[in-house]
Amino acid sequence: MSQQSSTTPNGQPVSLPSETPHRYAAAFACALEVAWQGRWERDDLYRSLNPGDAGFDASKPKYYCLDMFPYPSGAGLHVGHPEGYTATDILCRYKRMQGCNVLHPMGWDAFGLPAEQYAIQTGVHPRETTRNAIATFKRQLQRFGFSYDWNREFATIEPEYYHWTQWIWLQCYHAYFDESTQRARPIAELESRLKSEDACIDGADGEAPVKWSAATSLQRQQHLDRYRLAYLGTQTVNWCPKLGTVLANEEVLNGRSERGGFPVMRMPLRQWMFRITAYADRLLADLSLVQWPESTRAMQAEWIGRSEGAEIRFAVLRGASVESESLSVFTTRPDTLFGATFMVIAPEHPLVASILSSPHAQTDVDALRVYVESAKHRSDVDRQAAAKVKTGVFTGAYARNPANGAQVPIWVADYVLMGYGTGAIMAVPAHDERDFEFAKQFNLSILQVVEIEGMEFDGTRATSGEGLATHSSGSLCTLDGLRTHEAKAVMTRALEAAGVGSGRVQYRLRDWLFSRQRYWGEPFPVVFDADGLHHPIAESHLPVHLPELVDFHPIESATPMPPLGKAREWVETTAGAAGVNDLPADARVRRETNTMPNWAGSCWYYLRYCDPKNQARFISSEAEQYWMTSRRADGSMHAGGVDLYIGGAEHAVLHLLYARFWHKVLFDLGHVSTPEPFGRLFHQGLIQSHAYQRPDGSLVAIDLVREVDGKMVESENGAPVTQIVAKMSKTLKNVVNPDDVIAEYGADTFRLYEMYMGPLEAAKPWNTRDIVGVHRFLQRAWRLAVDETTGALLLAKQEDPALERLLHRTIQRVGEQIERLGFNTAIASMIELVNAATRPMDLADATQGGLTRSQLERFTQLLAPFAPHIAEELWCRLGHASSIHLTAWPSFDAALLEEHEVEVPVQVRGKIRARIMVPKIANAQETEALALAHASVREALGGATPKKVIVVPLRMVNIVV
RNA sequence: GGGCUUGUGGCGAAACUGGCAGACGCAGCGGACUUAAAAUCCGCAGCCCUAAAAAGCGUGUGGGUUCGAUUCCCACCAAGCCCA
Repeated sequence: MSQQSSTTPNGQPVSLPSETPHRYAAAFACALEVAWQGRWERDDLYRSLNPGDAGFDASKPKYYCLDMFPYPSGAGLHVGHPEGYTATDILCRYKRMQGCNVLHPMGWDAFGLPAEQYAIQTGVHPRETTRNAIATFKRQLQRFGFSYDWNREFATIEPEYYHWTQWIWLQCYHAYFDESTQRARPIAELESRLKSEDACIDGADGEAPVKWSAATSLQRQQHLDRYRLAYLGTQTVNWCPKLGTVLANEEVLNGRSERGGFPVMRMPLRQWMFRITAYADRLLADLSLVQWPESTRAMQAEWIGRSEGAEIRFAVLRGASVESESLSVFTTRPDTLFGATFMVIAPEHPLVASILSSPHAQTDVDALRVYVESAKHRSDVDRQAAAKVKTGVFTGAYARNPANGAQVPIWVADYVLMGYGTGAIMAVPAHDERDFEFAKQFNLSILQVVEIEGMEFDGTRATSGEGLATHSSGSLCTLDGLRTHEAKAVMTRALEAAGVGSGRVQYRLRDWLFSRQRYWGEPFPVVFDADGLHHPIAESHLPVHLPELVDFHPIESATPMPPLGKAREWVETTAGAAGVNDLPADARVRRETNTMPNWAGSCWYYLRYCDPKNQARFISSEAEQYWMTSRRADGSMHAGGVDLYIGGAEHAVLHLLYARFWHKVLFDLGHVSTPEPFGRLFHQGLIQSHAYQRPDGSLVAIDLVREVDGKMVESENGAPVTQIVAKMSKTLKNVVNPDDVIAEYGADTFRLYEMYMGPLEAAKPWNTRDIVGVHRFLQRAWRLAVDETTGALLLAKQEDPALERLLHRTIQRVGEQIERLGFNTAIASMIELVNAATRPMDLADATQGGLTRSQLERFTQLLAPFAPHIAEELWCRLGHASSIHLTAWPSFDAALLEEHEVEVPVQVRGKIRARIMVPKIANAQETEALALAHASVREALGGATPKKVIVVPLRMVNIVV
């Protein structure tokens, strides 16, 4: 074989040991891909212009298409990443060809735990680790030929970016939620009102209320902290000793950390919080404004967890006399109050401490103390997992049931969590399973108060559900015979009239814990003075730079100690140096040493892409208005600015809820103009892999299996195994590396394969064997246009009318299917076209068969969004000097697609007996006549008279006998 | 335990509002080209029965609505996700 050399039009020499040097094989594809990627980069082909930029065309509609930006890990890109990224790239290229001004950016979510943990182990600064990971990711992404506007790239760790993350946090710090208008307002307004009215504010813990003018700074600050959207609050937090940090509720799954799966304890701690609960109603209601997957909206609604019920106050008794103390509970079933035969409080409930310090007559102080201590050391997973056997201790105290005056015992049990509701429940054992088990365990009385149809209450198990109230009359009210919803209303009114309770809406959503005891995160722009009062840093002094550290180890101690505490010179500073305006410049202050969680940067990155280099503002108002607002066809505005947001379903609650919250605050404060950030959301499905399973269900890695006589067996012992679909994992040795696949087939083939696997939203198993199919499609398309031996362009002289018609139909289909994100079927349509146009092998004359120049050009344009490199190369060889990606999407002639005759199936007794050709203009009678005249139909009828003939014009004839 | 989603050839899948089930691809089979192979080109191909056809059976299982159901309804089974 001779060694031949060739060049691509870009001057890249390609050496091919082949008789077909111009064949579209891996090395050839890779060479032309890399060449075109370089050319596109030099030409800055995918730069998108903002209003005000030279050359900006205001007449073009905008299209903002966003990928969830990746967290760059050292391991590099996974095959899952390019799935969504290819989908958006196809759509963006298509939209550009449709004449849209497309914003398609990419950046890096770069603060976070893995880099910091690596730093703890190795001493390598997280900045280094992160920089390397970003370089790897970017190199890999660019190799796919994605049409990102890299001019807009940024990472969340850059001071120029976190400057504005801190700024947004300050906006929240300086704002409160005005209940009357249900929106955020500057807290200065609240402060001046309190001042001008000289309002009474609550004193600190249990002290009498004081006038604003007479209040201390601490009292004023604590009062305002009860309103700020970003506030310092004491909360029972999720403390994860193993990770050395506290976690948000959303980061805790079944009492374990979402990352790492370590046990999480509950302890009270003073932390920066976001008052996201103030927005619970709007976050819930506005889900109806966005075009999101139903399942994701359901998950958010569930997470917000709105429930209507009542808060009821039980008086706590000492002997026969009523104490000043009362115990509040929230219940969704106030109608069952008569059945509340005992109460349960969480071990962390303040009443427990109060009882311990002044025990009641029946209090077993030692037992109570031991129980509370042990509960402290149990994680939520243990507390809730042991569902079978309940533990608990009687506190010795009793409460009075406000419905009937009954004395009910108050118990402590760890199945009640301080973090939920009020940390106390009224137990209605007859109608709640857990209360029932507890009552059985400790021999507490059980009283049926609801009769549920079809469920006899026999005392062996709780009956839950709605029904008719029974055994429910007392001094407060009478519910007997009322349906549950009526009984709830009557009881709630009675509680309100008696002043012992009120109707209330409760949310499962908690305020968002925003402090982390980590190094690798955004510092808070806030300091503390000698009295412990917090002071914001002036906007002019932003950003607060993250100080250098050498030792990243967490400081081990009983209470969480942030590593930033080690940067002594940074922490201990003066008001003047830090940029605090409301203190004397020489006042000693301590910086906040907690940092923001990983979520902070991703809460607003979609805004920054619109105007990434702006030094004066987080986003200019012109850029925000242009990219984030758009009109629907009917002229109304979209609720959200990003036209399409594609990313994994694993972010259904966390990131997507947090970002919506920040966006709404910015909206209220007038910084953005849409109520929602992401108008349309789409989740790409997980790319899975294969593994093998033994009969006992255990899994076998793919490298421990071989094929014998067409059956898969374990290499070691020949035992049969079955192939199953499994997640990609290192242990199963089934992880696919995108670099390897590109080296073997090229990026265009990779892109096409992932899109052809199945519907974008579906989970799909990776099947290396199938890749060759789409590769062969590209080879065929190439061969249609280029002689593999000489490299000469092959063009048909004569246009085949049937092919022309098929091309028009393909243009129509591919366009429709791209709009629907149906990329798999779009590709199938293109394969059909290429198959139809392929020249038979015995056709020696290349000017016969195949596609004409015009047809080839239009087909290449269809292919361009999917396989941009090969399309660009063919376009270039067709003699075009400028890029195919700047051309207009081809149009089709609907008239050409009109068929004159349609094949219509004819059913007799539900079975298809014939297919008839029917003129398109035929009406039902004519179609029926044609069907009945058909020989096969007559034979199937066998002389019987049809009872009824159903004709669906141009689709179907069904003859009922 | 509750909720949501998904079950279609040997495999990945298609079928837009109920109207020809299995487009397209992989794997497979046959043929052409070749000394031969690879590559390429042309065909076949749900299952069952059959020499071939016809008939029969077919969209997880069982029922229902309908002239007609992969599609709508009910129950069940299995897998996945979410909440307990």
